Amino acid sequence: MCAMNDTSRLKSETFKVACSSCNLRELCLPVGLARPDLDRLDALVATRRTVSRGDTLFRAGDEFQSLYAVRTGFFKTCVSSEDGRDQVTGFQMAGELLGLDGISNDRHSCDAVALEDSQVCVIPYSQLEDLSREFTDLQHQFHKIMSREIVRDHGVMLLLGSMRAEERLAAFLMNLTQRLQARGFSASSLILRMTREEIGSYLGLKLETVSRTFSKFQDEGLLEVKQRHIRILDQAGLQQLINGSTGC
Amino acid sequence: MCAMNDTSRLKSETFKVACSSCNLRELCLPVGLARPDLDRLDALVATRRTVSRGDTLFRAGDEFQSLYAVRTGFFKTCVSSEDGRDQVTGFQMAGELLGLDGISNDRHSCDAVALEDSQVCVIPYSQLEDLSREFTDLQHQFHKIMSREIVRDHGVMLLLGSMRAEERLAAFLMNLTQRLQARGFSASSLILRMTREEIGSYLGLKLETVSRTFSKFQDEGLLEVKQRHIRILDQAGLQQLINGSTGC
DNA sequence: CGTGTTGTTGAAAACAGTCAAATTCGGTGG
DNA sequence: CCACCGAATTTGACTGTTTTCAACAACACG
Repeated sequence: MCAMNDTSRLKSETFKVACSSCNLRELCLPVGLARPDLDRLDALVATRRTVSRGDTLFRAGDEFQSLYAVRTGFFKTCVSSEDGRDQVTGFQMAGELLGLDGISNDRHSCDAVALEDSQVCVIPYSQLEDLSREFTDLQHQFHKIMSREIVRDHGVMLLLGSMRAEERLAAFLMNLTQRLQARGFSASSLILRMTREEIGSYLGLKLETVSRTFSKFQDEGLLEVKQRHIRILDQAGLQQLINGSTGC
Repeated sequence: MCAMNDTSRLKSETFKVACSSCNLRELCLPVGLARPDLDRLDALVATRRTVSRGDTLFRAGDEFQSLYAVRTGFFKTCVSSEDGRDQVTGFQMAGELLGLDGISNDRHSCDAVALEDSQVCVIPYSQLEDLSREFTDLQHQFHKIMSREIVRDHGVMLLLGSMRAEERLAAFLMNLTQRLQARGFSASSLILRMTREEIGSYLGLKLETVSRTFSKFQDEGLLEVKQRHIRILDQAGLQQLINGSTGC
């Protein structure tokens, strides 16, 4: 129902939210680009797309044509195996790129699902390739973003491969708050956009374990947990959980 | 001691093993490139480097300058956290690329260690960027390789997040044999280049669990295990382990 | 103001981890 | 050539964490 209303809003924003004047430009694809590059990028990123909560931006198997930069809202990406196992591979917020997995095959290999009503900038991939042959800085920036995704994934492997439930949840919360803080939100208070099950899938835990661990953190005075409203009471304590337990 | 001897061998091979005539070209960076692109790539990949078993090709924190294509031998990559946790993030064999993590920061974020005496082709990154602005196919191929790495990482997350010990080891073995087979080796018999501990780190398990699981597979007639010599007796059985257990 | 979804909690079971000891293997030096 | 050494592997017994199953509570939505 808001898709209709949004059409006009979208149109009016098309000018306003060009990359060059987007308040996400320091977090998104345009990082570090100079004026001429930026102007060309503005031309490239002409269309936007609204995705309602619960809808998919793309699905595994869909033909790959574009990358998407989250403008507003919140996404998860999940892979699944033939036998029905599935795994949340990441949560994406404003300024983060979706769809890099699709380049390998010309097909997406994961689902991207909006966890709240969201808006993305559509970046036609073949045009991005064209443009990045012309502008060295854009090329370099794009490569950095892909590489950063690889490094991020390695961090998740470290988490999944070597941390216990409490450490995983603590690391997850610290990561979320850091990213929210970089976007101007509070460092100590947040609203989770995902269910316990989705957190569990991401962290390689069952939802009950996630719930129990939240409760434990609350009992220990690290957090205040009211369903999806989280207040961080002892950031240092959480950090210590991540670092401390192995090394004594 | 063999570094000295290798110098002459290296020199004599410099001509012979140009990408255009390399028997790995169907697995490596040159996949799908036409003649002119290939000739330029030959010029780019001029130097090689020998890495003895146990030595590092690069370490986390090292300045990033080049990518490396494995020519012969076998590597592992590991990340480690400040507090001393570490995690093997992958094993690389002939034709596979090392160092993509370094692009994000101009520093490597993991260690690459040779698990046997190895040789890599050195691909100076800034030159690769230059060349891939000129040759669309090379640019595209490079992007595909990075994207493929992201997809691979998502697969590892699925493994770490949703599989039990037996399933992980079965998946690991199937993956190894597939890759070995693509390189002309037997599909049913292999020699592991890594220790139980390294397998365990990759799979998020302790070395004892890896060892026990090997023994269990042997008892069940799936494998013949003699230290690092593995013979696969029941490929279908392994495959079933990966697919079957959840879905009944 | 119900109804279905999401979240919490408890008890028991399954799984992997820990600690410890024994064994095998590859390589080195006598 | 053989004996020995250290590293890697195997195996056993036990412990601890996480999962499973189940019931219940809280919340969001229509």
